Amino acid sequence: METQATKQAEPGASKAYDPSEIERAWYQYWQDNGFFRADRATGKKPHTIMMPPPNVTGALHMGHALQDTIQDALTRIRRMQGREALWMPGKDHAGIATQNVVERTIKKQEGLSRHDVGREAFIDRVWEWVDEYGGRILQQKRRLGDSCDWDRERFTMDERYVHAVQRVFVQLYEEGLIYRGHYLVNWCPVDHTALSDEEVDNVERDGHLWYIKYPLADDSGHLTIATTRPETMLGDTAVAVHPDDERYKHLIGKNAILPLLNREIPIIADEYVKMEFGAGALKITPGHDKNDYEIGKRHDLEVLSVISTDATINEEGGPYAGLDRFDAREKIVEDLEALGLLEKTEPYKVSVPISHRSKAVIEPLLSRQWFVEMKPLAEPALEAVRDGRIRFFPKRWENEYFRWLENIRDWCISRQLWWGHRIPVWYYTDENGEIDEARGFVVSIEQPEPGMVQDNDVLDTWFSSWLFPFATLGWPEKDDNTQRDLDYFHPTDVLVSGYDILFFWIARMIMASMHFMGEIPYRDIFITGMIKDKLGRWMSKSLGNGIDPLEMIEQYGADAVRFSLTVLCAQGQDIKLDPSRFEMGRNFANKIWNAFNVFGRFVEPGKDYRRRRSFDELELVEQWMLTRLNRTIEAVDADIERYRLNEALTKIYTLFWGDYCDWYLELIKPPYGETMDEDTLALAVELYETMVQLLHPFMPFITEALWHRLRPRADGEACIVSAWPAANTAEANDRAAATFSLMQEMISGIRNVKSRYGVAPGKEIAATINLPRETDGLEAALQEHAPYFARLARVADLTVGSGQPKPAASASVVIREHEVFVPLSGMVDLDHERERLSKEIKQKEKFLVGVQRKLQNEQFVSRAPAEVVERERQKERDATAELRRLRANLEDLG
RNA sequence: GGGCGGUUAGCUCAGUUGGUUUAGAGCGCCUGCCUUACAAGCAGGAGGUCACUGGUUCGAAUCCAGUACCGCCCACCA
Repeated sequence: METQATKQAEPGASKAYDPSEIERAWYQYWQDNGFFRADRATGKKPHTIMMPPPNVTGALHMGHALQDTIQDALTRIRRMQGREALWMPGKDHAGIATQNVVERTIKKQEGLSRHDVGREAFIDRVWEWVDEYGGRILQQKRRLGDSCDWDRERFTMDERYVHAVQRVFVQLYEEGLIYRGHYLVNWCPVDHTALSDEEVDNVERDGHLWYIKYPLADDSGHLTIATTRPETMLGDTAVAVHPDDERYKHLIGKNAILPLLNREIPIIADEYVKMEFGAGALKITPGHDKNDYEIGKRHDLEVLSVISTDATINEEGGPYAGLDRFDAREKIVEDLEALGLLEKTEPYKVSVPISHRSKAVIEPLLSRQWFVEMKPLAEPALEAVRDGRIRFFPKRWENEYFRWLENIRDWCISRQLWWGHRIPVWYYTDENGEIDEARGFVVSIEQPEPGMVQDNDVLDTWFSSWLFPFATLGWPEKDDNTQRDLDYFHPTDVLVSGYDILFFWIARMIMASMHFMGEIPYRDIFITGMIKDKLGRWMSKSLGNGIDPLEMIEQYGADAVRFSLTVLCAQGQDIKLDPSRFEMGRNFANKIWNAFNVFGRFVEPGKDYRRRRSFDELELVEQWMLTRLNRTIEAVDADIERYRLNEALTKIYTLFWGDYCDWYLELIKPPYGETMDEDTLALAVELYETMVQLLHPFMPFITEALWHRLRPRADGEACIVSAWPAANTAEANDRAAATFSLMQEMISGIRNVKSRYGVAPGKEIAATINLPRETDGLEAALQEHAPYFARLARVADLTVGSGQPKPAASASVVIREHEVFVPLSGMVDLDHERERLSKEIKQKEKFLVGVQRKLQNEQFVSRAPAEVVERERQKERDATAELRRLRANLEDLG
């Protein structure tokens, strides 16, 4: 195949791994071979992940990169494990966000507002925009290596999806769970729409508490109220005091005069009023405050709206009409002061409601909107988590979930926007074509009868996304194909998302699936931490502290970005990210790439190297390496089941770099000019191949490229669809591994000595290993593996035996009960050696005392598990032997 | 006002059911190496009373209680 040449670009001129070509070519290869497609016809056990659909307006950010990396790793692991793995991609129409973007574009290019353009034409323009730019983010995701089934890509405004949304609305209405109501809602004066409670953030700000005198109608004095929002007094319809308040009891039932407007308003008693707060009297503005609204209902007060949808004072505000609410506030305070009615002003921390999206201050406004009654939906969703059908990772997010659902309030779903799912409600019209509210409405997907007009409003974006897990699979279509797909892939297996949309999306999806499908949407929920900048701040455009994943991919490679993100993603902790963190991934990719060359240069093209030796016939280092590999696979599998991908990947990293490269490859590497024998080569290939597979879900590009360099592969025989390595415990020998580990310690000790005395690492030296006694097999093993010492510590002359005397003028290394002597004629610094040995003895003594104290404690010996006690005994024996050796060596120095 | 998370090496962070942890990694630092896989590297090294106080336990970075600081979420006190 032609691309093979580019895909297999040799390191050549540069020794460093260059990801750019490889990443592009191999993504193409996967796509061309249809490896991302999931098909129920295979009959395999399915594994489904629904991608949280990014906004069509969005550009790829680090949060996507992190979550996609995790989702892709999980998808690739399951695919390799033989599951029919579906990762379903999609995009969200994102009502307000998209409308704003297109609005701004038109304003900039043509100077027109959306009202100038007109609703229908505007929506056409949004569609044009979506067609042109809306898919960008999904293109960007391909750069990350996302192995989604792109053929199934869905958009929340697709025809079928729209149908699902309407169907849901109608059903909920028919069930009595959707109603139309006239209530105080969160109004955003910038976006000119109602919002749900979840879309409002409460922000604490410095404000004031103004004490205002309200004269009594009978001229007998005044009552002082305290408020943080004086402009709302224009809408006051009462003043409330506590019924038990001795100061004001006599005033209850009388009237006060509302200053500035000189309206008479009643003085009422309500237990809501806190006597000790402010002056003990509360102005009541049912039209602009939720609490006041409730009080107003109790006392049957008039609800006056004095602020209009653009946040200016309306005609009810008399002289203040037309002023912005904040200008009106200033003016009112000034006027009150001039009238002598401002008693005092105190600085005060106020909680200001802010639109999540526009950041504008929310105004509670009386408005007719559509609501979903949530309590009946919440119950089954709570139950599904309570009884463990759905599990949170980490578990602590359950609490947040419970708390929200247990206190859930009705959901305002209508939005006064143009872009979105039009509400399937129809109104009668009068002879002028105007909506005739008095005749009621009909809830229906289709126009019920000619002349009826559809509700102008659209639905909250989340009212479509909460259907994502099943609407994307074709619900509510009933044809055979769709139904079977839905049955096969739903419920999905795991949802990967950040905690920022726990309420917006995750909880609501569970409610929707429980209600409409009668089953959970997913078994597990993996909540990731959020990506912050290196100072721990949210990344934002305004701060300019964002890190662009595409730039990072450009600079470090997608595999590197994925590697670093995965390793950094621990247990739902937020990640403070700095671009330098990607160096870790880049360096590792480079290491992987270069390690191949150690044996790869001996691979004859087209030859398939297979191991012929059984485990027992292998070299010690090979047995050790296989043991390490199989033990690691076991641990990695366990980590994956608990979604501890960072731990799994760290283990593979250590295995590859710390074991395979640093020890195994160093030992099997043939001397200069020689070649590698076929048996050695076969195992090197096998080990490397297995690690390539283990790494593939995390670093798919480089591993796929190397996979094809390792062996001749049949068409379609790709790493991405290869079988996930099984831990072969039959090929693990912990005793052999321990023997090798001892040699590692000895070699490190010798290297240490050489380094300490400034002996060049390459200089050949002699060494003597003194064993405390005839240790069965160990002496022979060490003698047999003298080449290991030669290779790794340049020990040209190794003597091994029990009772070996310490050669003259030698430095010593004590490892447990064993001694290693390194003769260094004329170079040994006795003072230095003494100092070092003393220090080591001190450390060891301290340790031994600790161990002995434990063992002398009868409680410990009797209560601790036998194996733990035995382990301590072993520690004591080792430490004692080591101390004896160390002391002897010190004495020997005189 | 409630709830949750964090506090471990100079920096950024891992650390699973309490015991093979004499607490690890990456970066940074010190020493020596361009040793034909890799200087994006190799070898060696320094560096930590695991925030603080108490408790449980034979045994605590890990469990419990409290304290301090940092961060987040929720809540109608004007």
